[in-house]
Amino acid sequence: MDYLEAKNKFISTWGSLGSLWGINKAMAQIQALLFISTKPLSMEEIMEELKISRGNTSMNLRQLMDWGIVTKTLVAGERKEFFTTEKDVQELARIVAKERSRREIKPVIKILNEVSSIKKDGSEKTKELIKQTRALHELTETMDSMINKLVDQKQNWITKSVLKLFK
Amino acid sequence: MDYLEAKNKFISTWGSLGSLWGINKAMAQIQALLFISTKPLSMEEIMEELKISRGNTSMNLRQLMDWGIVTKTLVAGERKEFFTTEKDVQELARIVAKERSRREIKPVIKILNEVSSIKKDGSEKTKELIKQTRALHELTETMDSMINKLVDQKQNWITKSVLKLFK
DNA sequence: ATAAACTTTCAATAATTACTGAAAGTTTAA
DNA sequence: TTAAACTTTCAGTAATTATTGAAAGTTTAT
Repeated sequence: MDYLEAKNKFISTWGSLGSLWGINKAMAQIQALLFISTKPLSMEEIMEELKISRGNTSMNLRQLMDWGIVTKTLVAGERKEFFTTEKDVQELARIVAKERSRREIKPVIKILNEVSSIKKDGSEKTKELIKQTRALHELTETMDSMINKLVDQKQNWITKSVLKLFK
Repeated sequence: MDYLEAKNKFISTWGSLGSLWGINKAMAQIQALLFISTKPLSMEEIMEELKISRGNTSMNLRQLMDWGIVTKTLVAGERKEFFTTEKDVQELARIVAKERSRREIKPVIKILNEVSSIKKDGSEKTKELIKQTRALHELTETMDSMINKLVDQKQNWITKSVLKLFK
């Protein structure tokens, strides 16, 4: 496998994996391209590499910037804008986890809390609804807080502290 | 908020959350319905409650069974099939984590490994591709194994062992 | 001020994904 | 063995989501 083949494989795999971490294909592919690039890329270069339209590139770059994963960079002597992505995977994971928590998990926790707080009416069904949504609420909240705490650790928590727990 | 309202809110919220854990809306809604039901439900009842077609119900129940989340139950004296879902949230989380690992994460790890193993050709770009995909490979593998180990713990690991690490 | 260089927006369209319903298939009871 | 009760399959259609491309918007240089 040569460079070009490997690059394409990486970009398309990471692209189709996008759904796993909650973003669309083009967005994931742009991030992948920037992630292995040795220099900032212009919109033109991104369009060219991925064969996508100007509009699509613009919209997805904007979303990546909203996520805080991609930033505009000025290149000396150039008028147009250039883009770079966070290169440290640890930091990348931290950002993604935080954003997903904020965007998706937190709102669900809120609703589970509301639903699990309806008042008892003595019926079996109501009791079950309360019991099960409460259990889900607890699980979701615990996992969310765990993930947030994990990714907050600046040092290499993964290989150091946590793994040995499960040796 | 009364029972009916709470039930509907729960089902629709859980349904739209489906994407977060990688399944479609109808699938998630069926699971939600079974999750708060006090008794096994027939296909007829599920169709009726969620206002979805027979075909859709059948296909999604099948998928839920493939995931190992839903099982057929025999009800005495009844000819038709009834369905139940795993009721323990902890066990549910375990199943989902394992399945997603198997279906989505493992294949990606394999590809990252392949890509990061291309041989150096001295160029800057190749060096960067290898470096970055290797970093991603390590992160993905570590997280995957962590999750699998976490969910393998039978006891209530979450609230007990792990959280206090991050106090 | 103006025009070239560049970016964003968004209505139209394409691609993807989900859903329906009826026909085909299966199981059970008599 | 047959027919009623039930489930599955799948071609067609609907709904959703992603993408294009050109017009409108913005910035910079002169």
